Amino acid sequence: MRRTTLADVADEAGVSVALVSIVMRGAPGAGAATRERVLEVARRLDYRPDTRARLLRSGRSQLLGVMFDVRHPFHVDVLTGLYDAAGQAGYQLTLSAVTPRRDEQTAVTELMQDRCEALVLFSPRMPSAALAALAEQRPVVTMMRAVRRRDVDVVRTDDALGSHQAVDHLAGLGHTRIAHVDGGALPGAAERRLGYQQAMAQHGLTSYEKIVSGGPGEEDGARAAAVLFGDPPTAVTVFNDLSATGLLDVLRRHRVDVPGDLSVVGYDDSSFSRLAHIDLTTVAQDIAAMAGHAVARAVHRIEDTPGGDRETIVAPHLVIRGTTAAPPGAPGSDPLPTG
Amino acid sequence: MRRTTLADVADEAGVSVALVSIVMRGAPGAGAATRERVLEVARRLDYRPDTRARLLRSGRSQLLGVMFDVRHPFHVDVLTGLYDAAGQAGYQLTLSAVTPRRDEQTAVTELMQDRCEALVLFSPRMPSAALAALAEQRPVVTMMRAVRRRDVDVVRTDDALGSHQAVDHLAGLGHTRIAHVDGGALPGAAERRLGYQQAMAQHGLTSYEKIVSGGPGEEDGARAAAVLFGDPPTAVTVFNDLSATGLLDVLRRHRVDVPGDLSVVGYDDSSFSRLAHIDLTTVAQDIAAMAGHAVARAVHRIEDTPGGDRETIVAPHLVIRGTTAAPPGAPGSDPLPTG
DNA sequence: GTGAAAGCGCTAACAA
DNA sequence: TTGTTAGCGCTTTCAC
Repeated sequence: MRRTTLADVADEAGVSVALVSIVMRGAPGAGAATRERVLEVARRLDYRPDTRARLLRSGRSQLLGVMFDVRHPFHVDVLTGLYDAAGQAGYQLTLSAVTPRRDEQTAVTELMQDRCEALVLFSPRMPSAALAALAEQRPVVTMMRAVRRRDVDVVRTDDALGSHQAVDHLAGLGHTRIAHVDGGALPGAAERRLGYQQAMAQHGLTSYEKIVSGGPGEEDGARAAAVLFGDPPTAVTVFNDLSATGLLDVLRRHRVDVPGDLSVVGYDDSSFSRLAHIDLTTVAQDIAAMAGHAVARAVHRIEDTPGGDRETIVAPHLVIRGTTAAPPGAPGSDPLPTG
Repeated sequence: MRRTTLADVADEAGVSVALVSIVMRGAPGAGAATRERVLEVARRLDYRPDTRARLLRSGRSQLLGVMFDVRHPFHVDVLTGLYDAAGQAGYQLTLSAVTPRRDEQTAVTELMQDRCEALVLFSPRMPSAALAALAEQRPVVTMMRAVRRRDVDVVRTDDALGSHQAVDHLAGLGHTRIAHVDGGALPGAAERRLGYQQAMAQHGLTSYEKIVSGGPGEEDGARAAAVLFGDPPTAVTVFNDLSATGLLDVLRRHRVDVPGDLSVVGYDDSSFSRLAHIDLTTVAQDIAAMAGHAVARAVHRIEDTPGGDRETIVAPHLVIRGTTAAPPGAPGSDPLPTG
């Protein structure tokens, strides 16, 4: 029980394979009547073109290779947007995952073997020299990772702006004692820290500026909470949502009312931050826009169109949920005394 | 700047393409010296075999097509296990995602076009007739979904056993008033409900048996919590983790102490259930085992080996965290009075 | 508008 | 052990 091939359709329709090929691709050069008849036969025979054979001959694959990390929920969200954008641009995606036992090298090699026309890498951790080496072979677009290489395109969020928005929100609520739990040397951490500092300055709050060292995990947030207890602020912006939940947990265990006594803002709008139980105010990245830009840049390079910016920086926006409110004692802001 | 091909390597090494092919595949039929020389040249020229051309000719792709849903964190976890298992079996994976705007039909069609040798589908929602139709074209293994079709292989968790374990744990702690918030008509819900009933019977608790209708989301758990308030049990087993957190949230808002007043067990061991903030006792599926069996079954069908079970049912295990404890008033089990 | 022929990079018979 | 030949399913000249 062989598969249906172009030749089968050609035989059945009584035309040449070349003609069927033309029709199937929607290429010009076939009579309307023939076209219809071929299409009908193809449908009846349930013919599916063999992508591989097609691209073997044409040299093109119309394939965008995507490397993502299964451990990062955010990556999976971006995948959704990327499928949309790629579809609209007429490209297919081939996915290659990074897992605890499958490194970036392996993932990228597979993509190369699949003859993708461009690589879209989600926050790659490999050195930028490695990225540049890849870029010599194929167009490379990195997402959520800044790279200073002429040949590597970048699509990322304006993390400084995100932190800035968080502080603006808090300051607007009346907070002045706003601390920041940072992400150390992690990608994006420096920017988020900077955005915090800039916003504090802009609100004339430089004198309070307080940065506690944190990290990407719950433990980091929990540790930071302990440090904050020494001289509690009324609000904290945290490097990411996971760290923020770690902090929240310690807070609630110590019966610190959130947001009554302390407001908390996370970063990433991770799916769990939406849980009623966590209900975290957080900074959301504009996934659809990022995906759109990434595909646009990849196609841009593939088709060798001149112009356009190598780096695209997308603005995030704040998602206000239940962990932020006016500071304690603010006029008209007290919740009913809990008792 | 063309890619390096077999012919290039052959020229450079002064042998025929066929021989290079043999060497590259590690197939028998080449002298040790030649082999070494060819390998050396290939390495120097950075030769990468073209997978597509290879399989176009050989008719085999050594490819397992995987359909997963980006919205389901559990699916992503299983992916990790599947990569491991496939690698060991000498197969590659091609991934095709289901997203809010990309349905199962699209995902599967792409897999078919990629000429995968078998399809591994993560909890497909399509009717079993559709599954059977697919199975006529390629071996199909469904995971986390029971299907009664001779041609469709199934790898799933023993959900009845999972529920049973949850009840055993609770009963062992001294609970007698144990309720179950179910998943309605969702896949797996009937089994989990049954496991609860069987376990209750086994512990002589049939008289208390109490099933509240729920669902897969947080809202469902929250709604169920309201119902439970009428005649509170001392413990609840919930259809899944998400629903359990919805329930937990309502409980804590109403100052019901968990696990002091009420113990809660979820199902799935979702990544968020691990968060210190949620710290949910839950039933975990054995991902590595499931992945291993899925690949084994797929390969089994591909290579047309006779024997083996069409359906593989894997035992889950309970992960005990912070939402379960002895019932209120149980000897020696009271926490310090919270005051 | 349509068909014949060549060949993409590779593997599989077979011959040498 | 090695090379020759044919051809996987398709696209692409280039004739007709």
